[in-house]
Amino acid sequence: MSSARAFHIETIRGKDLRDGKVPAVSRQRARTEATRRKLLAAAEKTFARDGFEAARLEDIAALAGYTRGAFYANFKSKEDIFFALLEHWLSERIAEVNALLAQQETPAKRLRALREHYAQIAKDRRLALLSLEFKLFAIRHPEAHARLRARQRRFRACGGDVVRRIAKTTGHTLPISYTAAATGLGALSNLLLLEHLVDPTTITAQDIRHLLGVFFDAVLGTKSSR
Amino acid sequence: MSSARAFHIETIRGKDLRDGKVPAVSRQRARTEATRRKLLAAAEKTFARDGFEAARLEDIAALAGYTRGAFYANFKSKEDIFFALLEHWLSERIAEVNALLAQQETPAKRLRALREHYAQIAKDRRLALLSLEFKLFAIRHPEAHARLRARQRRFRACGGDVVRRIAKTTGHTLPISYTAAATGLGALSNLLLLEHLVDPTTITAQDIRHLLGVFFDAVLGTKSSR
DNA sequence: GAACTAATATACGTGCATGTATGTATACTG
DNA sequence: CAGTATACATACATGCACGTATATTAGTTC
Repeated sequence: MSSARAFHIETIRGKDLRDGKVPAVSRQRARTEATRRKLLAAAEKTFARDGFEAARLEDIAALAGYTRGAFYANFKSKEDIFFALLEHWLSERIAEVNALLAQQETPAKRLRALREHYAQIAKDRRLALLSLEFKLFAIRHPEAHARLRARQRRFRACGGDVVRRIAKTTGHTLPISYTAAATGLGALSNLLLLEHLVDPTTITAQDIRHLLGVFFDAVLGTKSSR
Repeated sequence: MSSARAFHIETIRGKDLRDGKVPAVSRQRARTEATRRKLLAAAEKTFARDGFEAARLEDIAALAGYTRGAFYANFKSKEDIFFALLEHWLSERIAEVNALLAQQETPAKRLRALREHYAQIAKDRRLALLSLEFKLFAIRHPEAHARLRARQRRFRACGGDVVRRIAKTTGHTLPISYTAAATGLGALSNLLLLEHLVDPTTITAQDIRHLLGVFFDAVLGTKSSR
C-alpha cells in the first residue's frame, strides 16, 4: 500500500542466477515503480494546470498513459498522491536553499543570496498556488489538515533553522520565532504571486521584488532596523 | 433576467398612476427585495461555513427559508451572489477605514490607528479566507476573473488612496506604488491568517501582530527606515 | 507451459450539485 | 371577481467524478 520504496535494485534481471536466487519478483516491482513515477509526473502537470480540487484522477492516469485502475493500484486517493508530490517538492526546496547557502562563503554573501532567492517570484509558481489551495482545502478537511500540518512542521523547522543561522550571524534579535519569520516570508511571497496573477496591473513583478526585499530586511534586520 | 434594479418605480406598469397612487406594484417588489436580502444573508453564512466552491445553492436557499427556485429567480449563479456579497463586504471595509481615519485628529494618531487596525487578525476572517479562495478560483475561470479584477481595482484604488494620504503626512517616499503597498498589506494579513489557521503553533496570533506591524512600518516608513 | 500472483483495464453503481421546465400560489389590475 | 403577471416550488434531466468489483493481460515460479 503505502510507500515502501527502498529495494535492492541489483536483482532486476536476475531470472537465471538460479542458486543465489536474489532476483525474481523484482522485475514486476520495477514496473510498478515506473508507473508510479509516471503517475506522479502526470499528477504534477495536471495539478499545476487545473489545481488540486479540479484535477481529475482520470486525467492524471490518462496523461501517464494508464486508466484509473492503475491509479488506484498505486495511490489511495487524490490527497494521497498530492502528499507524495508535496514531499518531493518540499525536499527539493530545502535542498535548493541549502545548496545556495553552502555555495556562498561569507555570511554577508549568504544573506544576500538568500534575500535574492526570496525576492524571486514565480520561482515555483506551481507550488505556491497549489499550497495555497491545499491549505484552504485542508482547513475544511480534518484528515488532510492533520497530515498537512505534520508535513508542514518539518518543513518549517528547516526554514526556521535557516533563519536562525542567519540571525546569528547578523546578531539581530527577531521579535518573533524563527519559524514564524520563515512562515511569514513564505506566506508573503505566495500571496503576492497570487495577487499578481489576479491582476498584474495592481501589483507588478517589480513591486513584488521590492516588497519581499523590504520584508526580508525588516524581519531579519538586514538594514538599520535596530 | 439580469439585474436591472434601478427603475422608475412609478412607471412599472405606469399606465394607471392617475392620482397619487403611490403603492401599486411596489408591494410585490418589496417582497422580492426581502427574499433577496434573506438569500444574501444566508449565502454569507453558508460561504463562511463551507467556502465558495463547496457551498451548495440548495443550502443557501434552504437557510433563507426557500428552495432553489427562489434562488434562481433572484440570482444568476453562485458567482453572481458571491459578487453581490463581495460588493457589500468591500464597501463595509472601506467605510470602516474611512471612519477610523476620520475619527482621529492628528496624522500621527491616524497612522497609529491604521497600524492597529491592520495588525488585528481575524477581523474579517470570513472575508480573508473567501477572498483567497475566490482568487484562486478566478485564476482558472476567465469570466469570474475579469469581474473580480474590475471589482478589485476599485477597491485597491481606495486602499492606495489611504496609503497615499498617509505617506504624504509622513513624508516618506514609497519604493512602490500606493496600490501595491496596500495590496501587500492586505495579502500578508490574509495569508498569515491562513497559516495560523492551518497551524496555530507555527505562527501565533502574537506573531501575526508583530509581522504585520513590522511590515507596516517598513512599507510606510513609520519607523526609521529612511 | 501450467498454475499462480501482480498489474492494469473495463464496466458498473452511486451520489451529488447544477440548471431548466413546468406547475402552483400569491399579489396586482381593472 | 375574473384575468394576468410575479414569485416561488417541484420535478426532471444531465453530467460528472468517484470508488469498487470484476475481467484481462503481463510476469513469475516450478
